[in-house]
Amino acid sequence: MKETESPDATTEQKIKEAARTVFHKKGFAATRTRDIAEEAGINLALLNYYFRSKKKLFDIIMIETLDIFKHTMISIFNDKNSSLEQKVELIASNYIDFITNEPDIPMFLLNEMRSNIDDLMEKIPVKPIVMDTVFYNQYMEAVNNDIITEMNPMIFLTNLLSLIVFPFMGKPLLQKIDDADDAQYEKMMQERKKMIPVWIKSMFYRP
Amino acid sequence: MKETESPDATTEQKIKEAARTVFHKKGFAATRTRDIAEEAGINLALLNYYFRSKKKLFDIIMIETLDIFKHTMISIFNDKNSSLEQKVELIASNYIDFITNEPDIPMFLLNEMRSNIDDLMEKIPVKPIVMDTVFYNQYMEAVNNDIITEMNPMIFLTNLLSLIVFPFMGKPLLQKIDDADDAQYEKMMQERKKMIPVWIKSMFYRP
DNA sequence: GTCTATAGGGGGATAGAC
DNA sequence: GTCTATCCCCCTATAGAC
Repeated sequence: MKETESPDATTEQKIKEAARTVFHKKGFAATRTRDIAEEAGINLALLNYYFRSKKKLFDIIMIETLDIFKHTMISIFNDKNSSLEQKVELIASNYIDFITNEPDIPMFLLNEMRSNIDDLMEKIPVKPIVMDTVFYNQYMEAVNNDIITEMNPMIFLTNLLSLIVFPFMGKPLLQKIDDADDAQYEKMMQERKKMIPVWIKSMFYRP
Repeated sequence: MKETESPDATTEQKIKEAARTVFHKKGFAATRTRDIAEEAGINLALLNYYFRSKKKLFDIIMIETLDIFKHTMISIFNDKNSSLEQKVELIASNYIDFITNEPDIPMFLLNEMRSNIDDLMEKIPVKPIVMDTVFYNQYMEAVNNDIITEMNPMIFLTNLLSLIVFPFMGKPLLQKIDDADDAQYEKMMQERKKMIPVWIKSMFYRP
């Protein structure tokens, strides 16, 4: 029973919320179904009653977590009313807010992907999500107009995601180096919302 | 029994090599001592004979893995014969080579750190390793001489590490987006050795 | 739907022969 | 030191009462 619990939710919802929390934090292998039951404030047997097995419950959580990412990406990458520069601001701002609220998700996804890539990628066709987008077309146009110096959009995207995501994944290490408490660290992340677009511009835009 | 095996090594060494490989790839929770025994080509009982328990063996591997990182950092950060710009090149080049050979280590370390930060940080005092260094002094001097625009060395270091490490951790995802095979992906990493110092310069150095 | 009790199996660890 | 056989606990999953 924890702060994540919604007392008036259905049992099924409570179990899923708890599973989300625990799986995200500890990963599949380190999670015990007992942890989930306790977190949900229900009996262990109910977990199997509703979801049949640990693996089936995990798969549901994984799909839903991937879907959140997918939809966030699709909506930002396909916004027709924003310029390329504005999209970079949107991506930085939205993902930093998102990961601040769900700090375990990046490690969870990339860690579980290590073992089950092909499984997962069947369900989420990630290439068209990035390549068949307004973002991609705008990027190529900027390259053709000599506004951007890097021809390969993957390099651009890799660096953008690196600057956004890595500071969250490396937090346990970076925080110790800097002697920062959680509030200071979050403030640093908030400041990165403004700085990342500036940095990206100095890296890739012709001066 | 695998390509990592050294046939003429002592049994103890073979078990440690195998444990390294399997723990790095799957993490503590997902690793079975039987996996390690099989990888080492020895009997399961020998693992306990030499190392008493799975946890004790894991702790040894973890300490050794952290030590590799520590020594690499210390030696680069304290080189008196290299300028700050050269250090950035060295860090990018050495770490990209290192992680190319040991691609599981970043995920392994950061993932296991999530649960056991304080445990580990007692053993590796990471702050002085970065702060009491030639690198730090050179950075501060560059700030005072108005060569560098960002006053906080942590921001500089965070971005540098992000650009180096994240592409490895995000490989399962990024590789799918780009439809790249392993050879292409490694080539991309090699090119980043040259590009990262250039990018860092455009982000932080006064033009 | 929700509980208690328990079956069933996997995995860490050990006993004991060689 | 190295093996086979086995113990035993913990964890997933189910049976069955309510």
